Amino acid sequence: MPRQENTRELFLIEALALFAERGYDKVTLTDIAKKVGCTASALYKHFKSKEELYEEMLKESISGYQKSMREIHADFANHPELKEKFVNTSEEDQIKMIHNLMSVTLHTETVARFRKLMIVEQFNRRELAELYDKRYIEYPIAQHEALFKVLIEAGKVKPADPRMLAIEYVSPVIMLITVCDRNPDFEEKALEILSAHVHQFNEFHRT
Amino acid sequence: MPRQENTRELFLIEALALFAERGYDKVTLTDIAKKVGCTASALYKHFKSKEELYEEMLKESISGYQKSMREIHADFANHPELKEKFVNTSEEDQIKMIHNLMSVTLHTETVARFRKLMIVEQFNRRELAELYDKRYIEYPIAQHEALFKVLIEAGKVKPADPRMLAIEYVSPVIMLITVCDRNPDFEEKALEILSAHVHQFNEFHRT
DNA sequence: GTCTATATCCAGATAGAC
DNA sequence: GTCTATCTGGATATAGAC
Repeated sequence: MPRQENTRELFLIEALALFAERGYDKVTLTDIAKKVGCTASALYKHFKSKEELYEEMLKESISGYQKSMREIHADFANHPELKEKFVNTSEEDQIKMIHNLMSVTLHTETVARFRKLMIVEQFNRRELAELYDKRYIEYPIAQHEALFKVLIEAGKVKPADPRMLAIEYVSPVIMLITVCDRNPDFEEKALEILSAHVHQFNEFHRT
Repeated sequence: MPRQENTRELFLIEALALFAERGYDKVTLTDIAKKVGCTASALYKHFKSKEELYEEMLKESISGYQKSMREIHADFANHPELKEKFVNTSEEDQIKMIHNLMSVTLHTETVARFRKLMIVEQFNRRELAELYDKRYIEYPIAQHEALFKVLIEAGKVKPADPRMLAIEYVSPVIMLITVCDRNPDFEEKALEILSAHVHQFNEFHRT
């Protein structure tokens, strides 16, 4: 391979892809180097060891995630008119939003890869277990809790604990994401279930 | 170690414990042998290879699971009076049952170990992904679907699709099991959430 | 910064005594 | 059936030329 500058970045990208697919131990430096288009020796000009490559890749993925979260968060904080929008959301809009969430979550390559890595490595690295919970449990629940609070105040949803509503609304989504990770063929069925879920939820909770 | 007969069994038990804790590749034959109380060489009198030990351990765990499932299933099929019992279950009973389910699921050592193994290895072995879904998604949903069907027929629960009710009732439980696997300290909080969930669910769905 | 060649290490697996 | 000693292969890591 000709001398170039972004080899380090390429190593990080291919390392994530391969570690997520097979797990840390089943990936050799030669595997990664081949994808990058050079030999394993070249790696040592950029990283002290395989372990360091892994750590750096994690750092990169984590900070990339946090950056995207800050952006989303700022979006909501700076645009209070979004509240208005949610209050008047129709059932079809709700379903569209959930289907879109599923699609992005399952099919955005870097997102899906890093999620699989977190799942596979969650018992080896506490930080990954914590991050998974923040991203895929706490954050969506907190978002929907705020949403239900607004909807109850606006008289659109029957009075109830907004946090519990959020948990009950969101947990089928979270569960079905894990099912689709295991079995991508289930996605279509999962979307049907979620449509029915939104419908039934509205049936019992909308005013 | 003195010559003995159950070494093979011991290897299977310790292999499950260690593979579940660290993953296949991070466990050496010497690690397992040490737990068993002999040397790695002894293993080769019982198994052709590390891979075969792993396969045999999986077989054992899977068939053990299927046996226990058949027993539970037979219990329900042979005792139709259980239906009656469920129809008259109080909210406190419901909560007790879910708390008990959580406790057994999280604290029965072999169950918890094998679940962690399935999670960590789900992307390497399709059979484990399928088994996980059967055991922790499909089975509990199907059980509760049957239950809600009875409850609706008995006029205890407002008319609704029993399968969707089952999914909405069960998915917070399933989600919280995964959270507690990642972070055992969360268990107390999870039980509180599930109590509130049962209460709110009854509020909106009981007649 | 990348290569080839090579050193080092360690885990899986085998041989043969007991 | 278990041990000690040993072989073997493969993966990480280094040395040194370009």
